[in-house]
Amino acid sequence: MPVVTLPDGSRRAFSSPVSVCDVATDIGPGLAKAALAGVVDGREVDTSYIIDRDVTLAIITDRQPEGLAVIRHSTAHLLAQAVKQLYPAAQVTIGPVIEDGFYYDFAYERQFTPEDLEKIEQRMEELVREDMPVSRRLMPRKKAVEYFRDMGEAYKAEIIASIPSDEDISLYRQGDFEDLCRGPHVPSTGRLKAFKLTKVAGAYWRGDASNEMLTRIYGTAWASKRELKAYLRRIEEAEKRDHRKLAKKFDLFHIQEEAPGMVFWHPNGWTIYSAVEQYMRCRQREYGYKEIKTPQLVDFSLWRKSGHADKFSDDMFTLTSEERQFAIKPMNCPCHVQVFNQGLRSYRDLPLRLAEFGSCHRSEPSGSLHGLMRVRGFVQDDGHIFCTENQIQSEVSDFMDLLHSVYRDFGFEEVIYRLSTRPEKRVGSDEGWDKAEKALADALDAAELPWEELPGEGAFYGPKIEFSLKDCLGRVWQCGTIQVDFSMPGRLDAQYVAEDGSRQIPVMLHRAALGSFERFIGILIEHYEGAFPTWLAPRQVVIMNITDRQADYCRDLKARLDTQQYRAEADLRNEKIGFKIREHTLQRVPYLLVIGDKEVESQTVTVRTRSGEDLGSMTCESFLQILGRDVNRRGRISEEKT
RNA sequence: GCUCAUGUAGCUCAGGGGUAGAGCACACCCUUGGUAAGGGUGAGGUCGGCGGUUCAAAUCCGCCCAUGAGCUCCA
Repeated sequence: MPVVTLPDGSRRAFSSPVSVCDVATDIGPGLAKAALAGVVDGREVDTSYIIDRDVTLAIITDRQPEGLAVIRHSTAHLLAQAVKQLYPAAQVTIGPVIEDGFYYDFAYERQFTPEDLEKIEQRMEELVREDMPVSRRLMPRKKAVEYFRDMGEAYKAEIIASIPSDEDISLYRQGDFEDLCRGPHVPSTGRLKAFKLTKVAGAYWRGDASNEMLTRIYGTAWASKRELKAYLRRIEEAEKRDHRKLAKKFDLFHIQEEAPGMVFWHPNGWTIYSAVEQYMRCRQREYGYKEIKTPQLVDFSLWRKSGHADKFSDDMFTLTSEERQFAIKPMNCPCHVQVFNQGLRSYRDLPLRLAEFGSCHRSEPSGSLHGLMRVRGFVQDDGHIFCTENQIQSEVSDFMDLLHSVYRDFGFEEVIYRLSTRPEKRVGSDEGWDKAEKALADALDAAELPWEELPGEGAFYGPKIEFSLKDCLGRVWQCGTIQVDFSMPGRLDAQYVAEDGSRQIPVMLHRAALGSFERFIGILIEHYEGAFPTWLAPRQVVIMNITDRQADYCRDLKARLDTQQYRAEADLRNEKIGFKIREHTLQRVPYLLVIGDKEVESQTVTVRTRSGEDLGSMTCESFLQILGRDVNRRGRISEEKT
């Protein structure tokens, strides 16, 4: 006599064992039709699952995220079935659910092509029309290994063999296709109505680059065609924002064959870069940093001493001159320690905050280069704080203040915090780690910030906090970081004289707010879709004449804006005003000044914004006031938080 | 680095074994026009690089480089 308790607390008693589907039918035929799976006592099960005891039950439909995951997982099986039918020699491996969809990896004599994808998708549609029931059965693990091995599915057999427990293995069958799977799955293939195969790619077996490469098919799946369409539109929107495309449109930078992974900044892009750099310089000075500059080329012995050569020598650009080996610096920290080491330091000098817009080069794998987001030559807004253990927490707190106000000035209000703690392989004493981890956690807690711990993800030399921000499309970008380092100061002989006259090794905090200028500007380009707030806009004002008669007045206006350090341009071309407005609006210039005879006569300007708003005519002074306020606001969304 | 795809004018792209095409941009001319494209004329390309096949290669084949999507990596 099972009694089923539903999420709303209501109970239903049944005289004999019932399936999840039966319970759904008992509640209502609509729910029965919508049911994709169930959660029985906290465990996800199929709708065919038989309830023979008292349980709690939640019915899963496509309204819940779990339901969507079931759909995606089942679509992955559908894909595998279609592939096996079309290419019987292909072996199945794994097919998990990922964000917005799923993938399935196959081992096949060749990689699949986009044309294959079309055929496979068609076959999937046919299989959906057949509306085959999906059924589950259990098999002892040993038997399952043999079963798949006999079918020629060596990879599946290997997966099962590597499952540690001796529990029975569940298999799911739909028509002629059967796959190892924990489930749950939709009751029948007809429930899969909105999917699309999106791309093919290679992927290593078990994610290990030393293994053979499989052929992977990615797909997306949704509860309805409408949601699928919305998703595809979202992807298109994101593509339109691609900073590499916008870089061409707005003439910001380029990258060319002769310097892969390195940026040629054009005047427009460099204007933005310089504005960001100048801003960071001011903010860091405000927070007690001393700016320094260190060499690009440093003898390889320093990298050996710092320990970087052991781990990263393949990724460093090196060169030989006069029989000495040098490396182009891949990071700034060892150089900052050299600056710290000049002269005898006292505890009174601590905390010592050194900052550098440090140009670094790393020989990143050719396949991983990606516009401004992953480059070989980049500049970090790097900084190193030399301090005592007792100063860690307050230094971290101060840095987070700086970081928050910086992010807000760039229009990012949402930050995600992750604390990575001690890995198995590490240096330093456990007491030191205890102290450092606690200092970081306390700093986060003191600021009442929500954070997630990533146990074991810290660097070998110390724990760290990573700061990620969310852009206007909700995409998450890791930018800032602050890391405690117990190792490098000692390795590189950093010392200070303590209060009691003893020599002590300082703790070193590595920190960056933006991460790299290149990547951060890439994020800004996509975040703003090229419509930079006025303080960053390469051209802030364009002054346009209607006829040649106003040319001199326009030139005077430009000169006036120039002397106030605004970025203004006069467009005196022999073009109609509509044409000029269109062009500069598309170029996202914040303010357009239209100058005709009227304006010259009244000594005014007529102002139009890039959003098409007409601010009307005003004196030059009034316009300068508007412009000044706009620039000073920077990219802040809400004024009260400044 | 690995897999697959791509590389044609400044940009976006079409074409394709027999002298290279469009739109926009550019130059010149006409037009001096009040809030998102006025008109005309013209110039512009070793079809990513190097080899091979062929009477003939931008086109077919091979290698290399770069880019794109993933994978791996990311101090």
